[in-house]
Amino acid sequence: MIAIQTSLQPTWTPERIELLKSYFESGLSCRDIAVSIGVSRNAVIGKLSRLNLTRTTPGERRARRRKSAGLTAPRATAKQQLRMLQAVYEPEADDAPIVSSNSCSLFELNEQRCRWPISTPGADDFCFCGNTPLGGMPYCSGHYRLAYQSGPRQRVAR
DNA sequence: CCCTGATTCGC
DNA sequence: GCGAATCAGG
Repeated sequence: MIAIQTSLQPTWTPERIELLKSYFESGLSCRDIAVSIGVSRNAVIGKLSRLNLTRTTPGERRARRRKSAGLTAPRATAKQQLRMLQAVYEPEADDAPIVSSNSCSLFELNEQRCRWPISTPGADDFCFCGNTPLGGMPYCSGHYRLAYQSGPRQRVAR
């Protein structure tokens, strides 16, 4: 019916934008959000900027950068290794059923809760998976696969 | 040196 | 509008 878009995947679907917002509000870093959704870090940051969802106020940014000193994400060596694993992870077609019997609200989220959003953000029954996540990961093993599938457009060359 | 965030710029 | 390139700062 009516002019369907020629694009197979319009990059930013409403679902992705909602996910983006959820992750952003959950306190995940742009890189985490990027790898979770399956797009590049710049794509996430660019979209956030366009949505006016950046953490810095538009008036404070002035000419490129001046951010609050000492508010950068604490980078640990363990995290570096984890990133390598995430970046190199090859998503496979896996239809493992994921049971979220321990779903929780946004406010109940902590490091021991899978942060996979259930239902639509803003909905009355909106909640998170709540399962025990993998070490250092925001998701449980089941949602890990979902979160990290797709996204072959990583770095090409520099 | 490496990382993250934000702006700039070409498509 | 999108995202890579680039810049700025820690």
